[in-house]
Formats: sequence, C-alpha cells, structure tokens
Amino acid sequence: MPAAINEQIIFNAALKVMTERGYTGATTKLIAQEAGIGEVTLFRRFGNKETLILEAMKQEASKLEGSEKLYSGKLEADLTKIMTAYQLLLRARAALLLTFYTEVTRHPELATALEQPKHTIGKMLEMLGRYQEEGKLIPKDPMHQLSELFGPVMMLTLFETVYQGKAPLDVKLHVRSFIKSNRP
Amino acid sequence: MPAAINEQIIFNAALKVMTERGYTGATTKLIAQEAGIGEVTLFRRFGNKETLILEAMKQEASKLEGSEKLYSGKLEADLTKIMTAYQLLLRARAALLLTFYTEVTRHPELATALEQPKHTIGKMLEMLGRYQEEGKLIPKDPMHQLSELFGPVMMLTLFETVYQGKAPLDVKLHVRSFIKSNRP
DNA sequence: CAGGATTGACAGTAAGCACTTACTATCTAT
DNA sequence: ATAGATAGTAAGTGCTTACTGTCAATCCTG
Repeated sequence: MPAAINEQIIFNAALKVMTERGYTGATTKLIAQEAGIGEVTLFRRFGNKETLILEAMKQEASKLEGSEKLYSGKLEADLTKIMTAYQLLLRARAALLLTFYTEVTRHPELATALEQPKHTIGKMLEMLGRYQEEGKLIPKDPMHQLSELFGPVMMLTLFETVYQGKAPLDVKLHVRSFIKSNRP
Repeated sequence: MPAAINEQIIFNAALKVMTERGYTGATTKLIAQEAGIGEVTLFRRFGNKETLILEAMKQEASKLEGSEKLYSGKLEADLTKIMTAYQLLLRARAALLLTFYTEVTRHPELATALEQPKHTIGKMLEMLGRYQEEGKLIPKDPMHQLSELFGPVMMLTLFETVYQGKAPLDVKLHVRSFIKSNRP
C-alpha cells in the first residue's frame, strides 16, 4: 500500500530497535518490520544502514536543544528547572542514551550526533561559571559541579532497570542539598 | 604449538574484545586471535560463545568482592576508602561496566554475572544505614545517598572519553562535601 | 619412551547479514 | 487519462557468523 512514508516513523523504529539490540543488532530487516515498511525502502531513502542510524540519532539529539536561556539570576530556580527537565529526559531515554554512548565509541562515524548534546552541556557549564563569578557558588571546575548535580540522577535512573522499585530522587531536595554544599 | 592454555588469557581476551565491540561484535574468531589461540579451542573448552562470555564476566565480577569489612565506625575514613577503590576500578573498567550493563538488558542469560556486584552494593547500603542509625548521616533512602556519592564519579569517568582532558574528581574533597550536606 | 590428552590447522555447514536487482502496484500532479 | 515518483515483493549476491569434524603435531605423565 504505497503512500508517502513519514521519516519520523522510520527514525523512531530505528532508534527503538537500536536501543533494544545495539547497532549491529539493529538489522535493516527488523527496523523495516518495526516501521511497518519494506526493507528496500530503507536503502532507497538512506543509501545504507550507517546513514539511516546516523540521521535518526542526529534528529533525536536535536530535540535536546533548549532554546530558552539557562541563566535567569535565580540560582535555585535555574538548577531546579534544568534538573527536572533532565530527569524527565533520562527516565524516558536512559537506555537510548546508554546505547548512544557505547556505540559511539565503537563506531566513530556516529560521533557527529553528539555535537548537539555537547553544545547543550557547554551552555550549562557557562551558567555555573557565571554563578561562580557572582559568588553564589564555590569556584571549582564547572564540570565537577555539573557532575555533582547530574551524576546522582543519572546513576539512580540507570540502576532503576536492575534494582527496581526505587523511588526517583526528589529534584528540589537534591538541588537544595547541592547548593548547601556548594555555597561559599 | 599446543600447551596447556591458561583460562585467564582467554577470559581477558574475551572481555577486551567484548568491551570494544559488544556481545554480538565479539566474534569467536576475534577472541581467539586476541588470545593467540585457535578458534576451535574456545568451543572445546566452553561449548559455545554464551558460556564463554558468561564465565569471563562472572570471573571478572568476582574480583569486586571486597572481603574487608566496610564499617569501621569512622564515617569519613570509610567513605574515602570505598570511593578511592571505586574510582580506580571505574577508571580502569568504565567501558567494560557499561558494556556489561547494556548487554545484560539485551541478553538476560548474562544477568547471573551481576549478582556479585549487587551483593557488594548491598553491603554498602547496609553501611550507610548503620551510620544513619547512629545519627551521623541524615536518614534517607540509602540508595539515594549512595548515588550522591558514586554518581558524580561515575558520570565524570564516563564523560572522560568524550570530553577529554578533565581532571578527575578529588575523592577526599568530594567525600567531605557529601558529609557536609548529609549531616543532620 | 610410550600413550593419552590437548592443541592448531584446515575444511565445511547452515544461517543471517547488508545490500542489489527486477518487477509490479499505487498515489499524485498535470 | 497519463506520466513520474514512490511504494512493496521476491529473489539473489557475497560475506560473515557460530559451530562441527577430522587429523597430525605437540605436550605432560607415568
């Protein structure tokens, strides 16, 4: 039943299969099945598997782009805001992020899909640096400070699949605790 | 040149190849090459690939076993000790742990290899609970507290491969900061 | 030094992979 | 109504995979 195929359907299928089975495990046959289309269509549209996966990854990564500005001058509000968004994203896409990460080290061609997230992290580091300059945070490597914020949430979310039944971290409390130990 | 083959050589090769290429990517041919033995030997010794990988994973996981007791009564010393050990382990085996984790969700047969790490984590949670009872730590979900300790180190280590040139977290400072925000 | 055990080397099998080719069917725009 | 673009189906290519069988060479033990 030929009709114009929405690329989003293909991307979603590709990412879903790749999340479940990794890069090599995500066969074109399975992706086509998941998307409900013919396998040949994938090659007609994207040329090869690598391009298909890469475009799907890039498109997903582009969703990270928070167009809003991170810095407002109110430290606790800013941190709570990005942490809430990050926790949501992580809970929804934890497995995908992990797969992204491990597969990128194995297939360096896929690294271009990481530029967007890198940029977003850069903006967060800038924000922390600015609060440091204002004397609202201890001056230290902003990357370390970011790890103190995001690391616990990341770890809890990842462990959720193995150690089930754990309540998620309370973001507001966590931010307050972070500020408490990072206040000059 | 036939001679009794040390199993450790095979396990190391299997884990190295699997770390670099994942479960399906770790072909028996590559593992044999890495170990410097004939591919057929692998099947004679382990029967099939799954058993080989599983035994290699289990053997590696068993090294996590800290026979020493975690609780000494001195909070800061205890935390610093396990954090130092953990950071070392993570820096050496970050990619392996990540591969463990992602592959386990894809090949549930491999899950038995996770029992040892689970047990070790359980003992850490016990230790934190005990310090909570003594009033040396805020009472809260020990898993959350553990995430505050390990999460930042984990995140920094994982990001090291992508964002290079970052100085590792100072464990002593991190522990002190953790105690500061988790003191009643 | 004899003999059982273990090895490597070589060959081969069935299945699955990415990808191609050839053809037919449907939709859309004119 | 027709042409061009896009879809599905079916078959097949060459390669790689896990795994098996066979056999001679080498080691370790008694």
